[in-house]
This record gives sequence, structure tokens and C-alpha cells, in this order.
Amino acid sequence: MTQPRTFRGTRDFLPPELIGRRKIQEIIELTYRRYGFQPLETPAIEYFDVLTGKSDETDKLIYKLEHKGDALGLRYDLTVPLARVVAQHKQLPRPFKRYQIQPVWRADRPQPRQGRFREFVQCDADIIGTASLLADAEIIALTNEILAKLGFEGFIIRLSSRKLLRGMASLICGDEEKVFPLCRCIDKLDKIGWDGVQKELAECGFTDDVRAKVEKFCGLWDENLDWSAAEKVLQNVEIGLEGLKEVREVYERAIQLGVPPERLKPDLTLARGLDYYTGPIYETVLPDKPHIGSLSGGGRYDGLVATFSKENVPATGTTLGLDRIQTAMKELGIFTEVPSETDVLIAQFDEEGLPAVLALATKLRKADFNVEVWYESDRLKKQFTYADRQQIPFVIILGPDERAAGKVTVKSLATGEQKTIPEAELTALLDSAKG
RNA sequence: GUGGUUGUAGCUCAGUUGGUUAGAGCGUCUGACUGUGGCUCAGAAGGUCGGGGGUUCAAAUCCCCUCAGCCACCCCA
Repeated sequence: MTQPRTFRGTRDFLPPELIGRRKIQEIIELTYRRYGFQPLETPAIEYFDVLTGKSDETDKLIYKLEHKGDALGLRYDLTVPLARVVAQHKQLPRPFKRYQIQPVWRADRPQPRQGRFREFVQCDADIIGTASLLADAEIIALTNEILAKLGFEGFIIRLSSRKLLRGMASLICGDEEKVFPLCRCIDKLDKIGWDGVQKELAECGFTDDVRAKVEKFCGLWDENLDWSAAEKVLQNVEIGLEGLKEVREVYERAIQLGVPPERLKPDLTLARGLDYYTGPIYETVLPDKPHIGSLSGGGRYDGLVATFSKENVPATGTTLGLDRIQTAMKELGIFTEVPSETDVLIAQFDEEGLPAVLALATKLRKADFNVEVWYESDRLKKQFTYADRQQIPFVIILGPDERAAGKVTVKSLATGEQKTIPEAELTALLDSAKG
């Protein structure tokens, strides 16, 4: 006998959970389409060299496969495969706006409470082929719209720019490349406060002078950003000014696209993200649920396609973490489990009635109802109990009495109301309840 | 990758200083109730007490090893 079990960090989705999960996915997909994105799917398995080389950290987390001499791997995200697709299929339009909702795999340690798994679904929307910051703003507007539609209230979209962070590193340390260790420390501000950040900075070997400047510089971004003060500080650092300008433009365009200002926060302490980001970066967090990581994360990655092609193609986009979103919704009590999507159960009263029952089922299915037929002539109690447990709203009985009268009996399990009506009136009744 | 913690029925958990045949609630199934769900009552099925080894007359309980889950960090969706 084989032990039934699933691999660590992977899960089965039973119907009540999956139905609710799919409703989230539908809202995401619908919104992507509203903004003019087209669907794309790519293989789970890619050549290993396609997946690697984008970031040292992530390379370690790629599931490596080997088959008959081919070096392969499971995709780690959807952005790298997109870059590959764009480099490979030159006939794609520009701008190319694609969405992609598929699982990805990462070999890190799972933590369900944080919405973190080894197999999880990413919902990506990316815009390839324009350097316009309007594209970045659109991505932010779309993220806001989806999360609002899903019922989230306290989320914050943090906005920064890799260029700005580089400028800060240059200004403070005199070395642009210090941006990564510097940001990693600052990024923890929300969790550990300034005392903690100072300690981290010291551990990373930053001098007292640098540490004082960091705190002062980040202070400019407290609450309401003072753009002109920030500009003044950065006056001799070109890349920083450029970054500041792009953050400002993305911010203003996003507001024009309807993002509430309280939801969008320019934030220098945002440092996360893959190494391939080059311009504006953004992520969504729930300040009330700090243990759940970011719900979404994205940014501009103008250099990535060039790793597959001579062409240098500007690109920006985001990913929504379906599993993070679901985890957060569960914790906030706004995730609904649904045991069944069946609209109506047709009971089996007696075998003689089966021809009429089956004909009715076929008719209702053609009228777009989800219909189940009970398989045995069991006691009605059993059939009703099943419908009740599965939250099927209607049970239809077509017994000898109904057949003799040329009618059907339909009971609403929600209200308990029961009527015996001509079959012709049935679809109207079911429709009215379906809303 | 680092540190911590917990493993008893499908799920959530009791189980006394080691002591007969390991319990409950929920869920599943059956019946009370042969044309009607939710409530109630009665009953049934379901357990290598994570696995292996040790101590003991006796281990779910004590010791060792191991595996798995979970939590925090790291990193991220």
C-alpha cells in the first residue's frame, strides 16, 4: 500500500476551497482583460539556462530536472519565461500586453501562515515595448482595482525606483552598487524600527556617517513626501534625480487613473524585488498583517529581454500572488468556501419516473443550470440531506403525483418554500432565485 | 539556509504520578422517519498513538535516533 501524501509545500485544493479560490482568479483575470491584456501560457518546464543567471539568490531556489541529458528546471516565475517568449516570437505586437495565470515552483521552506508555498500561482500582467511610465502607472491602477474588488481595505501600494535607490547609495556611500546591501537593511524598517535598522547597517559594515545620512535621507519620505526637499538633496546625483522624477510621474499618473492617494505611498524603504529591476518598483502590503508577505510585487525591467536577444526591449509589469491573496482573505474573514456550484438536484423518487427525470435534467442543463440527478431511489430524506450539506439551493421532485398532474414539485432549501408548478414555469422560478 | 516547537481517528483535540480492551466533538454511514433537509436521539465504521530502537513485569506516557508538520528569521508572491 502506498502512503497517500503530498510533497512538502504543495497542496490539494478541495472543492469548497477551490471554488472560492477560482472566484478570486476570475476577478483578477477579468480586470486584466479590462485593461487590454491578452492571455499567454508557457511550459512549466524550461531549459535550465533559460531560467538561471538573472539573480544569484533565485538560482538556488530553482527546481532542477534532468532527463536523458537535458538540463531542465521548473519555472521560478512568469517574468523570465515572458522575456524568453518576447525574444523568441518576433511577430508579437508592440506594445505587447499579456497576462498569465499559472503555477510556479520555488525550493524554499514553506510557511502557510505567511502564504508561502513551494508550488504557488502567480497572476502576472506585463507591458512589453514601451518606456512610457504611463504603463507603470496603469499596472498600479490595475493592482489597486483588483484588491479593492476583492474586498481588501487596508492595503498600501508602496512605490519606489531602483534609480532613486541607486542615487541614494551613490549620495550616501559614494558607491551606487552598495544599493543592494543598503536597501536590504532599510527594507526591514516596518518590522524592526530605526534602532533595528541601525543595528543591521552596523552589522553590514556601514560607517557611522553613512548610517546617520540614511536615517536623515529616509526621513524625507515620512508621511507626506517633500518632493522639492528630496530634489535638493539629490541635486548632484543624476540617477537619483531621474529616479525621483519617475516616481513622481508614476505617482501622479496613477492618481489620475483613480488610485486613492492614501493607498499609494512613495516609499524609499521599499527595496525588495529581483535584481533585474531597473526603474520604478512597487509592491502591495497589508500593514495590519505584517507576517503575510507582499500580495503583489513588480517593476520595470528594461534589461531582461536583452538577455535573450540583441534587441533591447523596455518592459514593466507586476505579479499578484494568488496564494498570498487567498491566505490574507482567509485571515481577514473575507474568503468564502463554497461546497458546490450545483443549482438544482433532481431527486429520484421511483425508477418508473426516471425517463421524465432525465428529460428534465437535460432540459435544465440546456437552459444553463447546473443540474445533478440522484442515482438511486433512496429515501427523500437522504437526498435532501445531501442537497442541504452541499448547499444546493433547489430540489426538484418528480414523483407519481407530479407526473399524473403534469407538474413538478420544487423546493427552495434556503427558504423552505415548496411549490408544485407546471414544468414550463420552472426555469423562470430557478432564474429568479439565481439573481 | 539558521533557530525553535509539535506529532493520538478524515478534522479539532482529551488521555492523571507509566497500569486492563486508547476517548470526545465535528464529519461520514445507518436507523428512529417508506413523499422532504437544517434540530434531536440511538447506533456503526474509522486509530501501526508519525516511524525505529531502548528502559520496564507493563510505554500514547520515560530515554535515544529518525521522519514529518508547524512557527520565527532569511528571502520572497
